[in-house]
Amino acid sequence: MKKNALALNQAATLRGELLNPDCPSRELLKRITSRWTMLVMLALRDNTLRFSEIRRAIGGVSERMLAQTLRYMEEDGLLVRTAYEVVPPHVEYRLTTLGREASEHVLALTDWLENRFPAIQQQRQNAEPRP
Amino acid sequence: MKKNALALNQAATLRGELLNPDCPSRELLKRITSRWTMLVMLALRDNTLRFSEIRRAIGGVSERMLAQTLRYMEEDGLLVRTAYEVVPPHVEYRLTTLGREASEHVLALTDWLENRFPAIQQQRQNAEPRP
DNA sequence: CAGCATCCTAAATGATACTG
DNA sequence: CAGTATCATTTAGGATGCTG
Repeated sequence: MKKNALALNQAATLRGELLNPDCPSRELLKRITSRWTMLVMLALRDNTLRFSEIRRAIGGVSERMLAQTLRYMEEDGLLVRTAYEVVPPHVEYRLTTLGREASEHVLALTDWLENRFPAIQQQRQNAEPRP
Repeated sequence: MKKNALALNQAATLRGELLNPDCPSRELLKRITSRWTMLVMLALRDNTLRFSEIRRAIGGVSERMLAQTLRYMEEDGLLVRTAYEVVPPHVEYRLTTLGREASEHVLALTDWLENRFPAIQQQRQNAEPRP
């Protein structure tokens, strides 16, 4: 076994099996970092919101995608859905502890991104096409 | 303006414009949290690697997607590509400071995910279908 | 209001063959 | 080795109409 391969294997062990294509955690990573899931986390971080409120908060999300996203997040235990048996229906969503933990990390990433955004934009300008 | 809307607007201001569909930072978020970009960050976090080494490190990535991912990351200033003019070609990739910063956040998220993975798995088992 | 079902388009990704 | 080009497939996403 070569030196590099050893180093890589150790790293893979330390950080679990995300670099292994067969590990189910990779699928979960996709779900948690999917476009709408991250934005729902941001919207729900400080609030309990209803379906239509979330939809308004997140510009551009369709009913279909929002409903699907919320269902997945509920399945994964990231949020709880509370339906009041009234007419018209009233349904609230709030993050669980698990969801709040995840949202902290997502928020850290998005905050960083918005801070560094100008730097990246400029980088893109300067980026010369590869020879 | 209603109370809830005000709260949402303040939050949106504080965290920039990610909840606004027209904000270019949303596009960048998609790029940074795309499946292969995150895994490349993990693979390159402690190493400078060649194209084929990255490909081996990340199970399941096709040449096409890896090449595209690396090009985007270079464009965004997340990594630098160093090509040695030899035959056969020798090209190395390493994270920039910007890329390393991003990788810290990604790593925090993936570490959390792998820690909590069992909890989420169990949650999924218990999850009863909605009435 | 809070969805679900259906149909359809667009984007992401994969497989394969080829090249400097 | 480090890619690119092309084609095929899968998946995400949107539009619309309908319902408890």
